[in-house]
Amino acid sequence: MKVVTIKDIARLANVSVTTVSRVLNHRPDVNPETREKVERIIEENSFVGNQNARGLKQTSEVVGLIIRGRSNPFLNSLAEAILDCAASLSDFFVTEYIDEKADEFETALRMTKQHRIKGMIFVGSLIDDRVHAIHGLEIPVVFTTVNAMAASLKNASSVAVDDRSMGRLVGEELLSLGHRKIAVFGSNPVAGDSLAMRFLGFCDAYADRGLTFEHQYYRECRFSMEAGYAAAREYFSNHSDTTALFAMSDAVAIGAIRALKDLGRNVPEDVSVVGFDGIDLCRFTIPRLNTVEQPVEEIARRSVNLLLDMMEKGAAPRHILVNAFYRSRDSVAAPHILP
Amino acid sequence: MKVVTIKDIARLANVSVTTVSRVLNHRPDVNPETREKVERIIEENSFVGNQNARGLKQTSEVVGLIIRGRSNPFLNSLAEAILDCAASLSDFFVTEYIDEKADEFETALRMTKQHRIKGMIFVGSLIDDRVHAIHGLEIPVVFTTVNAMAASLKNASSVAVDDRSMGRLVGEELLSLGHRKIAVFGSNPVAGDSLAMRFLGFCDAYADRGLTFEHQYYRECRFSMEAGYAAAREYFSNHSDTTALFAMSDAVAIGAIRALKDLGRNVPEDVSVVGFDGIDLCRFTIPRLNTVEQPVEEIARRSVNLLLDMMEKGAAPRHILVNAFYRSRDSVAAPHILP
DNA sequence: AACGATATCGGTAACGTTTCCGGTAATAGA
DNA sequence: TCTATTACCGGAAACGTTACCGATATCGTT
Repeated sequence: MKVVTIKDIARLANVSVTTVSRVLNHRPDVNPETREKVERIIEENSFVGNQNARGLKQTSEVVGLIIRGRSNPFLNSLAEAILDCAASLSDFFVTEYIDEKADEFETALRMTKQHRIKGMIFVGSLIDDRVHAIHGLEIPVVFTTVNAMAASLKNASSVAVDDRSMGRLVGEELLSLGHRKIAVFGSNPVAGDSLAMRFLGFCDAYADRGLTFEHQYYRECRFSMEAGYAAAREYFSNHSDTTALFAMSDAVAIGAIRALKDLGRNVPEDVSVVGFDGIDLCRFTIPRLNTVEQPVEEIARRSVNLLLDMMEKGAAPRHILVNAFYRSRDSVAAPHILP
Repeated sequence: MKVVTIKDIARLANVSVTTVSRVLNHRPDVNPETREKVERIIEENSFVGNQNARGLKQTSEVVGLIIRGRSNPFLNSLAEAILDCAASLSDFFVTEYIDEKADEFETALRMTKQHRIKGMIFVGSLIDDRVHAIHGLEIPVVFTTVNAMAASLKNASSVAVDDRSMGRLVGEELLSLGHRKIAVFGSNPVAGDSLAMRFLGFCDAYADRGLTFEHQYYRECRFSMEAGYAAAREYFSNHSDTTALFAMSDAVAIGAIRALKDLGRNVPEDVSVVGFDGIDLCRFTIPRLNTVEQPVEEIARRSVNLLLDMMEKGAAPRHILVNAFYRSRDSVAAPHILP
């Protein structure tokens, strides 16, 4: 199978490969007539540049995308938005999914070497101690859905919702309805990360009313329906007086609602449930899920702009907080057993 | 940032680049001592081969993966299984997501040129008239979740569940419970594709009992919750006597259940619903969804084996039908309004 | 002792593209 | 008319890796 190369195009167009390359890269210094002729020949032969050869030159601006979890619909929609939004801006994207326990620094480093990547976006990453190793990458990176300010990495920007405010909003919503015994299902919070911030905000709402959140109402739980189910099953078997649940992910909330049903408790009549992220599914569950909707498009747009600024203009890292939106639906009600 | 290349390793190990390459590719003709030394140096410098340079050589066996729809959980889990299963077998995977309306031949052709791909797996593809263009690819391809036998492409294998049998099984299940007015939400069926087969099987079940399926009960519907919702909303507003629904995708079923609820009809008391695919979510919805579970791991394993056989041994295309499993849960019951 | 077989290794030419440097021709300015 | 500038283009060297071919050394055979 003969594949057509830039050399073939050059021969057919009676120009040098250099000129074809110039046309391909929209360089200004080529005669309009020549350009047109070359473009026609490219079109006729449906020539597509070989990405391997391009990538071999150290100059190409390939950017990497690391996504934690292929099955997470929220992260998937975010990744999709990023790719859409960068389609016209960057040369090429190489994306890689990693699982929950994978080390993102290791992955990033390997990708950098394997593909000569010049910038990286992390979708749904964790900020923990190991993240400081990102220093070693020496390429600009952007973290999404997590505020990396606290990590103070010199080559890392971040775009995230204002988790603390949103946590507070959820707390206020539930407290103002009269709930007092509220469970929180978070996951593995590290000082300064998104989850910790949401939780802090949630506690702020308590403090506003002179209340304090008691730790016995908190459960650690991975971000899956399965885990949400298991956590709720365990928790509500032992805490029958709890009237509300704040799940820090929609998947967890959906698993929990199912577990509550199996325990003979209805949502929202017996227990109110609030999720986080705002995945499509929330609009179709029974009951429809109250949740905090993350502005996926905005996060995507700002992330790629941030990365491009850093890559092309050498801009300094920035940490952007965007606004989220509390969406009220059918999974929250006042507790009918008043204290 | 200085990246270490095979040349650096060769220099540090006092061998030629050729020898390092041999070590990298596990060639037999290298002295064990030398091999060990080189491997040590590679390890010490955490050297990773440049994929671009590898891909530039026409010999590397890169395989492509085309997935229709990033947000489809079933296809995502299938893609994940394929990647897992091929991780050790192939040199490198390049995956690309396409949307509903994209032409898979165009995409495949571009990928082939752009990345010098030697084999391709389609995850969740459509078999329509255009697919014959895959001929032009001249590389072995495997279609998953669709039986490509009818298309009789000389370079294409396929792995799919026995759609016709499963369609029949669903039909039997519902008919034997006493349902007679059953809606079917499929999508855009082309002669010989998966959906058409499921539908044919469903009609078989009718025929077995001397009944015939009437076309007024059929609705076309894209594979999303949104579309399932809209279709159900329209359909059940006009067909209040229908007591069951066979949705050819779990997402459609879930959207439909929500629509039924909004119409004041409960599942399964008023309407029974059966889905297709067996995504995780089915176990957590209210009610839990009856569905046909596709054997994701088996489809994945057989697909990569098929492709590898074709790529390496030049094996002839084969079309494999695997067994699916009807999972009975809470969304199906006997109709309480008997005819 | 001469020979062939085998194990182990190195030099070099590709792969397809971009970039650097330089060259020619046309045009403008003096 | 001469020079300087500009527009446009081409040759050749890289990028990192692998494949091909050939070279040497060792060892067993006759």
